[in-house]
Amino acid sequence: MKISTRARYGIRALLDLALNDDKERILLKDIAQRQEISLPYLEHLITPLITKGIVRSTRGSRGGISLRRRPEEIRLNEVVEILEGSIAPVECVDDPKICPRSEFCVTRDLWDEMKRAMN
Amino acid sequence: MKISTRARYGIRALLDLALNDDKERILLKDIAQRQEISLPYLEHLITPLITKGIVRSTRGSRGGISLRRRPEEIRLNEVVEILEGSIAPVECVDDPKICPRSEFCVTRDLWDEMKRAMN
DNA sequence: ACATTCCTAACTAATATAGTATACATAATA
DNA sequence: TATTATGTATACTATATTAGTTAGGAATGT
Repeated sequence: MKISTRARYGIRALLDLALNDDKERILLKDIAQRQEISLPYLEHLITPLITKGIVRSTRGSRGGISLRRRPEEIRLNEVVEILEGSIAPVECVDDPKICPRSEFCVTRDLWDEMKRAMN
Repeated sequence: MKISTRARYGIRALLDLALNDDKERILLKDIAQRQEISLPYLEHLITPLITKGIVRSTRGSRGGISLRRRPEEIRLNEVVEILEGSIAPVECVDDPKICPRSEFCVTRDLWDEMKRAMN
């Protein structure tokens, strides 16, 4: 039940952005340095956050990134889902069809409850 | 954040035991068949549940397994911890020393809250 | 003695994750 | 328009984890 470093790093990066809210744009390079994440890896995992509308970016010289919404409007379960897929502890919670036991499976309710608690 | 099949199978097995509470002993073989888990794999994962006192076993002919406590006294977080280790989404929640950032890490509180919700 | 059942350890294969390498695209500005 | 500073995208590799098998051992009842 561990969360991936991908999601951990992503959330750290967002938090870094939130804390530096005053500046217009933040450089990936600086986040990488402050958060001790390799720049190529950070670039790698920030991409989906940009395409999904969590982060705004401008390229080129004097470019950088910033949050698209106010920090309090960003739900972390959304971020985790973007970075590592559904937070559901088992797949059948999101899609009962993938398991022939779903209909009569008594444990499934449990996992569903767990997903809600995590969210 | 997926749960391992190890833990899923283990919980299914325990539930099977709970539902067949009336019988004295249940055969691993039968659980394996009902739950569609390979017998060697089930034997494999039931072992820690025996040594940790969740399940009682007797070997040999007319042997079998049964729950040591009443079903309602078995907490599933305990079972998950036995089968796949701590339920904490990051290791630093259980042991801050493993990460030099723990002291000033703002995300750590989040993971701690998550662990509590999951439990 | 033998059949039946749980127990243990070692191994293998498959999958997922972390991280790097390489090349490209865009924007500011000299 | 060339240069520089950024972000964007794809493909690859190494490592770790997980799932599952194999093979045999130990205890118990008949």
